[in-house]
Amino acid sequence: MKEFIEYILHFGQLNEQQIAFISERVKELELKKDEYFSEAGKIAQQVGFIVEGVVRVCYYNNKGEDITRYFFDENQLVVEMKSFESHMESSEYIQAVTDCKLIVISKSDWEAFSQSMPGWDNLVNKMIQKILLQKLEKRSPLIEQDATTRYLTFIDKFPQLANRIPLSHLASYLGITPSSLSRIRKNIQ
Amino acid sequence: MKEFIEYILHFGQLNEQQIAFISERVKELELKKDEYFSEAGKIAQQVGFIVEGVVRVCYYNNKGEDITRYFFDENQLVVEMKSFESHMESSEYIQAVTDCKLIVISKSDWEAFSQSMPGWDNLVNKMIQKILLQKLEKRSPLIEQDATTRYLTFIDKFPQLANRIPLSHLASYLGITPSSLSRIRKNIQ
DNA sequence: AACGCTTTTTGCCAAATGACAAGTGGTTTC
DNA sequence: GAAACCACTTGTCATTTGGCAAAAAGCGTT
Repeated sequence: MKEFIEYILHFGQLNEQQIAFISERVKELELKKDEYFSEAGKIAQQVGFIVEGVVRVCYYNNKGEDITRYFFDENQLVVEMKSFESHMESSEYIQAVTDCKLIVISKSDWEAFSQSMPGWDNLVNKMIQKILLQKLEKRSPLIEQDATTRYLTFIDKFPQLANRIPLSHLASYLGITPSSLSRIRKNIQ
Repeated sequence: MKEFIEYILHFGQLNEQQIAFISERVKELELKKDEYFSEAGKIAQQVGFIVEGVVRVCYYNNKGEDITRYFFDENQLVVEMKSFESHMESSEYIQAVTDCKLIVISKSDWEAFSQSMPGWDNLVNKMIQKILLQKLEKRSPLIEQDATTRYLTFIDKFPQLANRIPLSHLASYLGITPSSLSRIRKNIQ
């Protein structure tokens, strides 16, 4: 909980009362490995904050392959952005990669915070912009480098993630086949 | 100018007076092919709106290769987001791909709009989020498909762009070499 | 320990892409 | 119009990556 409040406070000021107001409305959520936090075709109903574990954002491409777009681990916000903001059906799944502990806030509470806290909208806007910029920075190296470099860049930037993620998910994230990633790992030793 | 106001009004309401207030502060800017709108290592000083022409966002990778990240054409906003928001040096160049006509607003005017127009910040936040989401949607297919599909997806989504862009820029955008793109084009006919 | 299941590794070959160099075609410049 | 320049294409060959199948390794259950 402390981590969640700290995370929020990066994006704006809140007083004790406001922090208490938020804290009263959070719930805990445990997800077992492979369970979904949200699913494609549904409308996002909650915002999550990862206390423990790893989740991935994924979808099925037109060949039916399961493609991972992002990984998130501890102290990161998890929300199906497009669906949550626009109240439209999500096109992505959010799935637990490991057993997870999350803090969640329902969409209705989250939106009601606008009314009770004057600075909330601005804070949320900054938060969302930060998350979107981070997503862009995660994806860019995946286009502009060869497969080995992509892998090395990934383990350099997220060393704590690589060994918590099944090879198959990491391969689809990097845009290569599992066999290729396996070979790349062997060549690096 | 009309197009620029229409663009802004997609993201919020403005009255006649506010529209006039903005209109008085815009300037016109012409860029010849290959001239820069903004440069890496500098701090963004203005926001641009493309009236005519094509620009690209690009950078030099660690091999010194010129890599294109995005193309923008008519009726789109051009701003070095990260630099503009955070007042930090940009890491990217924005360059005219063709001769361009732009409408520009200085950073100081843009920021002063917050004071004179109550809804401005919220409008800008929505605008920036939309631009970031669009950037993500442009980049995603570039990771998840093979080169031929990436090219076909590009000309499908941006048919009017492909023939205004030199092959070398499009190749780096797609993450392939110019020769490969040339061959891909030949194979499709 | 043995079984079934899943994940990862490996081998083999084909296809895609890159590197480099040479050739082609068009445009500008004098 | 010749020369210089630029962008694009093509040829040749090396390297990377994919597709497929089998083997090996890991993991939970009994």
